[in-house]
Amino acid sequence: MLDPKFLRSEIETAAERLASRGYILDVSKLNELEATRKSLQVATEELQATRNSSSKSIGQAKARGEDIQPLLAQVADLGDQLDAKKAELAELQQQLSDIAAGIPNLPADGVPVGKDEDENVEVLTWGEPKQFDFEVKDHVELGEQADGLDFKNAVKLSGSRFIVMKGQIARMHRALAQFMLDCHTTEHGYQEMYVPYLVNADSLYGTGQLPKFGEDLFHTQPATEEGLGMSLIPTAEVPLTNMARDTIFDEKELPLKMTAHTPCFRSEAGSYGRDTRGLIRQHQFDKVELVQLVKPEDSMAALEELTCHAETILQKLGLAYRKVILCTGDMGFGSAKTYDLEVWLPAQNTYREISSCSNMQDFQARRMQARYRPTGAKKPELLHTLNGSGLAVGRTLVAILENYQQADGSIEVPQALQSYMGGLTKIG
RNA sequence: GGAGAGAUGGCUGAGUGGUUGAAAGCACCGGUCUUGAAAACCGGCAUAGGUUUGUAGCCUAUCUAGGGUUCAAAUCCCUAUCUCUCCGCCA
Repeated sequence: MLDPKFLRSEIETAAERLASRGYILDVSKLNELEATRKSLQVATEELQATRNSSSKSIGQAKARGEDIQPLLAQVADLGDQLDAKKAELAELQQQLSDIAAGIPNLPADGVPVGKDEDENVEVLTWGEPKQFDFEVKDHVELGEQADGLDFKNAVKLSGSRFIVMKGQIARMHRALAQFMLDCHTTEHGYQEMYVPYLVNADSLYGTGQLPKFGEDLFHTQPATEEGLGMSLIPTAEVPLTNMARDTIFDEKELPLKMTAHTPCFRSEAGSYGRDTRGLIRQHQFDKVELVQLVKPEDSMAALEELTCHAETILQKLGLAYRKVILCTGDMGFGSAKTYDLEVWLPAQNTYREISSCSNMQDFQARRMQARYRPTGAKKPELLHTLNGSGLAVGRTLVAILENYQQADGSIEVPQALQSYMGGLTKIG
């Protein structure tokens, strides 16, 4: 959510910057609603003030033993007037907050302006795309040959976009998550967290999945008629970031760096037909997530740092990748600036996203009321939130299968992973 | 799943439907005193919104949350959530 005061006082600036990411702000409608709101709110509060003082004098009169009937008659219709105004105001405010909740974050200065992913800008590449002197197989073929990826049983159990892993492939999948967690906790200073995989609607609102993107999630059946029920997390960003909801931190507690390995659940609504083959796009996948809560002045540096932490994993695994900065049109709803890391996939002969690292600035913090008290300051201030994948485990497995494949279809185990797999150097 | 108890400001904890945004204590901040500290004493000490040039003033809202009764609700009624105790079940 944007700062409502900023939105009111500098609506033209806001509209301009939002337009750069393809969001059209209806300025005249908003101005009109805002003007109505202002007069309505003032009128309502005046009525309330009248009622309060009347009630007070009735109380005083009664205490003195006077006849209060005439006073009661005076305020007879005040209640109805007030109710009407209140209802009108509530409806208008609901309208305004619905609009506010649906406005994406402002792009940070320096983010390239563009329409879609084609206009993202490459920042750097690391490593050389691997050359093979035989015809490469994709991870589906490799996984099935090693008897480690079982798509047939996954379909039987759940349907498409699920996977059953077996044997050494399942073990490598587990090893990857362990390796990533260990690296982030012992080398990068993150605290390991274990979090719920089912969260409530408030949490989803806090990080921005609701109200706009509910259809991307899996929702459990409501336990009660009116209850929204709980939803499966689409990313550990939701539980990790929401730890700060309705909290005021001491300045010295920041930065707070958290990491968690969780499954992630996404309905992938709207991506029918995309990446239907293989592990790239699943309804359920594992991810090691990085989240930082920082002071506002530190958040841009923190984004660079957090992205490097994700890159470290790729480097340790010897996987070639490139780093791109997303253009305004390709950024996520709540992000002010995002780097994507894309790993080289030989079978697709291209780079594919394996991590996305974003600085949300105060966008989520405002929704969550996540604040800190600067030492000496009276008022608490909104903190900044950042998150990034470090990394998506399933896609990392894909990258390893494809990049470390041998001519006979076996898979070399990357050096960094061997100690996590009992010294195993080769699969299949 | 069954039975009961509870939820008040940073914490503890009063509160008979009517100057209660809320006693008191603790904590915290400032001052007096002191060589300094402690003690004592004095004063201050919630959040959000609106209005406004204003971190001034004024107004509004907030005693878990949402409804209701009333001229007036922390206080009465209903619902939800959470916490605690006991029983049952369970990894």
